[in-house]
Amino acid sequence: MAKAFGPPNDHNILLASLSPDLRAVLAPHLELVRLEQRSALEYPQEKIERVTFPVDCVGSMVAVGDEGRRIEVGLFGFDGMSGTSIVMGVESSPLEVFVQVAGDGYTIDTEVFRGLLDQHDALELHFKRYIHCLNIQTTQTALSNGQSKLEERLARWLLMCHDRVSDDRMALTHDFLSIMLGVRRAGVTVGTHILEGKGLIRAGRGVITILDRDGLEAEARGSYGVAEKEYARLFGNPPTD
Amino acid sequence: MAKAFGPPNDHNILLASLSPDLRAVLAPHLELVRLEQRSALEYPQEKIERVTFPVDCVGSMVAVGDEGRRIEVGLFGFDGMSGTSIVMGVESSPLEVFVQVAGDGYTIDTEVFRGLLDQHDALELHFKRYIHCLNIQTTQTALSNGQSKLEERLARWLLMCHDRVSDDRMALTHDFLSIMLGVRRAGVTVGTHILEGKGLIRAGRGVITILDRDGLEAEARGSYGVAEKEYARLFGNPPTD
DNA sequence: CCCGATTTGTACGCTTCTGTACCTATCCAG
DNA sequence: CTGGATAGGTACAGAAGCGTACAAATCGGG
Repeated sequence: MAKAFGPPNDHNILLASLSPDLRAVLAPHLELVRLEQRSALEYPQEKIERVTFPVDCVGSMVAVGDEGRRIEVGLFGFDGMSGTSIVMGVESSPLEVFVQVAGDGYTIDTEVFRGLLDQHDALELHFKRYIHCLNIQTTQTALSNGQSKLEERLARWLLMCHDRVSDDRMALTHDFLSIMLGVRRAGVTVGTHILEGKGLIRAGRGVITILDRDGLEAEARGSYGVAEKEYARLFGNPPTD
Repeated sequence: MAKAFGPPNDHNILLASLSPDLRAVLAPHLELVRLEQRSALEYPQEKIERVTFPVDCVGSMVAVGDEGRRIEVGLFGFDGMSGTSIVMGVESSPLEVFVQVAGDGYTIDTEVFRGLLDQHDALELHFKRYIHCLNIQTTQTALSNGQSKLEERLARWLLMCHDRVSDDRMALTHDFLSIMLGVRRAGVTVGTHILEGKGLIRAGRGVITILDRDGLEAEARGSYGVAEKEYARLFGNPPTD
């Protein structure tokens, strides 16, 4: 299977898939900004100030537990948005949301966004349907966390990340991956070796290159695909370039 | 901490927490039905026909993967509802939803429900905020699946179930729990012995009795509580009886 | 070009959980 | 009261991942 999201990422396809009139409603309020790595898009339990639509950056939603436990529960790029709680009519959430891969994104003030959603039901519908897909992604993460081996989860994560960037080369350290997957750093090293040994990826210092998507999907053994199909079903399968 | 949901469960508190006028909007369309154990409330990828608000039954949302992999990703009782995708503007989802503990519940036809939501924004807001809580629950499940030991996950699950039934005695088999948690049946047996050994529960054939909620919460080591606090925050902390 | 910082490779013993198997206890229908 | 079905207890070897530790490789700034 090709990437879940087809087009080159010079825009946010969640915004692009809006009807022209709805896009026109949002457009005047969107501001294109640069988002640096590690910058926070949402703080747990704190009022969400802005909603962000990535263009070529990638964001992570992380659940935080006691004793420093943390694990990624959502990944989004030019397919999605931050600040989903706002669409749900809630002003904050217990999750941490931050920029994982730096890049540009459109942002809009929360109050303005909320106001526009209230005025245009079709606009709200569009984002609700995206959030549904994101929730499915989280359920698949829960499934994967409980039932898959480290390499499988790693393969799934790499595929999901690859879907959201324009390059086959991705800047990722083992340490970072270990946090996302909630495993040991040394475990990621072993995992990457397994995938590398099968010729699915190539790993360098701070860089992982995807060599064989289909192979990675097979390696993920069903833990990749469900959420992606749901997105394709609801937002249309973009032309495979 | 006492149960997350205070009042005796002779009604659905998600419905009960609606304003009187909104309740009046829904009431004429609700039908009280008996829901037997194992009956399906939603089939994966199939159109959702009815939306259900449990009164004294409990429902499970299960993510299904390849090779028979499955794991529970959502639990709801008189605090919630089935058919959440409908609120999100989507007519089906990849999840399986079924009745885990038999009992009564109010149901409403999907089309009628969708129509009422469209007419009453405040009604939709109410359910969106519930779905937000349910999503947080799923994120905590993902965290727990990835980072907690079997007994901890078991303790968390028992607490969540206990929140949603009126009795300290719960009809649960090890086999059933093993499916919900996505672990071995024999593993559940060992887990229950650990909790029993600490005096937190008592286990009989097909029955588990909660003896010490606070002890179970300590045992769950932070994996219980986040979702419950979010619900309390948004729907008000019910009077602790 | 060198030095400290970052990143990766690897090892070891240990915990947790698995797959499988088999036995016992309990229940219920006839 | 009996026989089959259901539920629970236990055991064992092995896989998977952990915590920890330390060394090697690589990078970037001075």
